[in-house]
Amino acid sequence: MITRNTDYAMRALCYIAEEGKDSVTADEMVTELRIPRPFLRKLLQRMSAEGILRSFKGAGGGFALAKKPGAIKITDLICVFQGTVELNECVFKKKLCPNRATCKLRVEIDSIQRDVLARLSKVSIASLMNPGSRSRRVPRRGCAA
Amino acid sequence: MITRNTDYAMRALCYIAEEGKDSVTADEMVTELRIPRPFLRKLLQRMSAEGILRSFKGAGGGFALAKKPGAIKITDLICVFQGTVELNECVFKKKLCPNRATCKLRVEIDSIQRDVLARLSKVSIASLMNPGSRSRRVPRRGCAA
DNA sequence: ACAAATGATACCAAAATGGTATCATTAAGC
DNA sequence: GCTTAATGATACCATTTTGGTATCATTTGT
Repeated sequence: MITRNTDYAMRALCYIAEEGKDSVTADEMVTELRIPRPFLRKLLQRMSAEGILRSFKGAGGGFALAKKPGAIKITDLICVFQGTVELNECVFKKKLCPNRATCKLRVEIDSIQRDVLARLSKVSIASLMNPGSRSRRVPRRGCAA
Repeated sequence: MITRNTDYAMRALCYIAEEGKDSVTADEMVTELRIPRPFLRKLLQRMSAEGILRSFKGAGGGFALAKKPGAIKITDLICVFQGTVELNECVFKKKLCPNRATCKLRVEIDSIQRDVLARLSKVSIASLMNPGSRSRRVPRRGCAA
């Protein structure tokens, strides 16, 4: 449902948002978030191409959010990294009902899926940011929950 | 989310329930439901092993539901074919939050997942059976929805 | 010019999924 | 008891998805 692509991407975006700097380099996030470097870079590049991030090349460059934290929703990332968030396709696997026999199941699943989508589309970077942003360091390890 | 395993299994179970016979052979379901024979047989065997179906070996044998249609829920099949339906594992992919940094995301996803599970656990064979069971033929093709 | 950064691309490995093949075992019916 | 119709058990395979790596080109600040 939520792949590592999406998970990593969310964390990177949250980090950028919390840091509050003009831009954050990939390397900084690699060390802070402990995500494999080439992998994270691929994700960042993809998000730049998709208009979620803005990138600055060259020395002193890095990445910044292209929108406000409240305007970047997890469904956007699911869409980018796991295909379009369409009714029958992306969130619930494709070809649910291969030869269209059990339609009642389809109706049920579609309904559930709509609810899931509605709820996911309310989860934004803003809603996931930890309080005390701006110049705050992300704790190296551990998690209350 | 719903794999073909689970989808096929549901349709086979519905067929058995609707047919209302003492037992139904795998071959009958293969031709009626158009599921690859060895694949369906594997699914049926698995469900027998899991106590969802009862099987009768030898000539005149076949499969019958081991429980009432209302007692076989789609979550049972998801559990069998896609792993346990646990809070963080099965339905939403494993290792959601690999190094436990973005806990808020976890909390959100867990909550959504609980809802999904609650709704899925209400979907049973009984709730998917088409009316006019007993001796009724499943239409070869087409689907209203 | 050089170094620090991203852009683009191509490749690879592991796991999940969907599917096949084979042989053993059991039971009914002549 | 033999044959035949059925399931049980296993092992294998192909494709797709996912997660990850590597390399080189390009841009930009000092």
